[in-house]
Amino acid sequence: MENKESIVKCPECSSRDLETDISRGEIVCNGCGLVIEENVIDQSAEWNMYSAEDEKKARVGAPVNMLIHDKGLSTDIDWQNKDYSGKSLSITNRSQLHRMRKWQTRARSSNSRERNLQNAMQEMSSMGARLDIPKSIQTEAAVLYRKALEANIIRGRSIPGVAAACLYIACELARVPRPIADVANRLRMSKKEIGRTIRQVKLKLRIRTAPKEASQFIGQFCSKLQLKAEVESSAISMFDKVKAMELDSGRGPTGLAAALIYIAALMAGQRRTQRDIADVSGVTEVTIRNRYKELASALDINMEDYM
DNA sequence: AAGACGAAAGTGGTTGA
DNA sequence: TCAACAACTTTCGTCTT
Repeated sequence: MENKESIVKCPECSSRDLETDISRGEIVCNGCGLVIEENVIDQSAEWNMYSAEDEKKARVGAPVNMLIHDKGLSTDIDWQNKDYSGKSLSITNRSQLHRMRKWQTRARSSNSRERNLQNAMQEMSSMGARLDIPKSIQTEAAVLYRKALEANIIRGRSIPGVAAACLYIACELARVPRPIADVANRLRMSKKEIGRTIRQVKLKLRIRTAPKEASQFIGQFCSKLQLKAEVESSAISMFDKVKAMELDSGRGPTGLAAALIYIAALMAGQRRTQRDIADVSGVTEVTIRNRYKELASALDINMEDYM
């Protein structure tokens, strides 16, 4: 870390007796107990997991909760001038504590960046809940947000916008992509805005994601539509054929998944309306129609046989 | 009445000169 | 940089179940 050399003595009491506590990720002054530097994690092992070749690199340092703005590493100092047994403290101890508190608040949210993070982390966990995104992916999204903040991407954009984009990208990276339209709907944001922010964040952070395939959406759509596993597997096997015939090229994966499900559900006698499928897949009924007509004729399926 | 249909015009992103 | 382009959306009147 850059201040490994710069910090040689305690800024508060000038003691040179500093101790690095790796397990907690802190540098602590043995003279006055001041936490000088939090989040001391070996950055020489810094990895970038957003490029494919770095995916396997190990993580170093204490477990860190990225959803808390200070990563959960800070310690709290009580505001009362009492010690742990409830006795009042001496004058000298009091002024010492006062200094510690002052430093603590400074270290915790001394600048706008910290305040931004605090805000964003709160926003993200509520969004994550609304989108039913698992905690592990939320955590990755939080890592992305930090990077976005450090890369000055937030300036000129809204915190919720970037937070939503990070959640979306984290899902993509975890190979469980969500339709943008669905994310936008649930967060009451415009598709246009979210899409634009996602593109910009990816560009600036140099994140490249593999092109999405319809098969990645079939499972989630089927379960939202309460369709049996049988329908899901038949949709998947139809997708394999479609892919082999290259009928998927240039087509939006969500629309394709939606159409395949429409067909598969119909054939299994579990009909769903185009409207219902459109709702969960984030495409319009028109697209489902265009797609399923096209697919049915290519796959030699007579839809009328199942109506 | 609900669902499906398809024409026509509009939108935003990609591509290629 | 800009226009052409393909995919998809919006809107809406009509047909089918």
